Amino acid sequence: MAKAAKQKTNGGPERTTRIQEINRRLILDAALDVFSTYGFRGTTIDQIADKAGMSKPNLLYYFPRKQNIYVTLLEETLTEWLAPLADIDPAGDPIEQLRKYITLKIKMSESHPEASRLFANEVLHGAPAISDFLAKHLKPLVDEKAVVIRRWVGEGKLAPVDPYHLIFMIWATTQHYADFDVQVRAIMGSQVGRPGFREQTAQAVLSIILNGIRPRD
Amino acid sequence: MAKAAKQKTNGGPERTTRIQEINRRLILDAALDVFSTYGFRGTTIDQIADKAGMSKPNLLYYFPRKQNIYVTLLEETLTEWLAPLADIDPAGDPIEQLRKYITLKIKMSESHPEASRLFANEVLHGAPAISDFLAKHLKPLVDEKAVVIRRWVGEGKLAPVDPYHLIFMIWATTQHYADFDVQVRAIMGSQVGRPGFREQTAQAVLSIILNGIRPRD
DNA sequence: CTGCATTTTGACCAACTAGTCAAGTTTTTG
DNA sequence: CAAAAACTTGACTAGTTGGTCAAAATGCAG
Repeated sequence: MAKAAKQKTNGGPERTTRIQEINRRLILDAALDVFSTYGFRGTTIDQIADKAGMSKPNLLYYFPRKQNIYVTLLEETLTEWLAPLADIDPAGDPIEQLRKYITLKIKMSESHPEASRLFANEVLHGAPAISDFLAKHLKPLVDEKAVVIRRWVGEGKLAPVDPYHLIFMIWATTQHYADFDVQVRAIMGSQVGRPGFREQTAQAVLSIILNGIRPRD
Repeated sequence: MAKAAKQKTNGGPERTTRIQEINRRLILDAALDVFSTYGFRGTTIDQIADKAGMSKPNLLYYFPRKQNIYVTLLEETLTEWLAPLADIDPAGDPIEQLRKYITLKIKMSESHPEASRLFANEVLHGAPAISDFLAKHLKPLVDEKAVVIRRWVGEGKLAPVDPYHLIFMIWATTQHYADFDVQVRAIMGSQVGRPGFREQTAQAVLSIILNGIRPRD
């Protein structure tokens, strides 16, 4: 145990240099593409390295294990993914807040489908890498918003609806267009690519859900 | 080219015997479990063979390629999965027909979550093994039912809603409980296991969707 | 420019896994 | 019951892939 400070204990560098920043980003971007398409087991380090434009050992210099890339990617993605839910304003108009939330999620689903698929794949396979994250970050946030929704229902501003199932329905519906993109395309064909398709989707989803939870008299 | 009839051209037997029926079933059941948990690449033939209680070469005697098991399983599953949609009666009451459809899909999602996950995983990864099936069987069926729904809307029996997006929403929502089971459990905890949970889910989903598409005056 | 730290890579290895094969065992059939 | 057909498996192979290593190339501080 000599000259502790500078000694690297494993493959990862300690202080971040300019090159490190660039290369880590390069790797993560490439990895998102590949992991989201082929899943964790289906992805080879060579594929990622190729796509990132570097040799495999060089990639392993930045992320000593394949797992490391994967987990880093998932946590980065999830944090960003959760933000819109946190932004639901308890003091705002219920229908308006939920409209905003749903609209945002559909936009994210269209602009970052790979992130959605990466996450879907992980959960589908039992979330081995992120069950902690779900328990520590996702659950509390959802619980918090469930209280808000329940209050809205109590105040008669929403039809009586279970907040958890409402949230699941919003997630399911919005992410469906990213996760099941191939199926959507198989059925709707060229329409999917057309400009305005996202707006049409948003319109349809919003119409059903918002009418479904609007208070009835 | 001699004694054509009895000659086997590859590993697969030609006429089905009693033993074949038993063992194919054994293999497919085991494979569904494993594939739905680990995906195609993540599954090894040994795993399936172990679970099916036979040696790997023996398994390969019935399904000469890993792919064969996978595709057989997917097509078997999909056919069964599509039946309820085909059963929607154009002459029936719209709300009643859709209630029946949604209820059935939620039931299937609960009783065969592995099948749902197997399919979700395949589509998520671009449906390489079943894009033909989607084009040849799924699309025509959906198109057919879309016409029916559109007529219902025209007759004022449903609120104006795009039939395709309605169908996607139903799929997304009902399958969510199978595909994202881990996430649902992470958030709702022990409630998920409790008796009556499926009824509660069905109630919530039906309430939102059906009210969302009920004609408004 | 000099010397040290960081970065990069070709060559390699060990583990794993889809699929083969030949030799055996069991079942069916005439 | 004998022979053929169907079934079963241990041992093996070839290809793939996660990860190592030592040496070379590059960047950088003084």
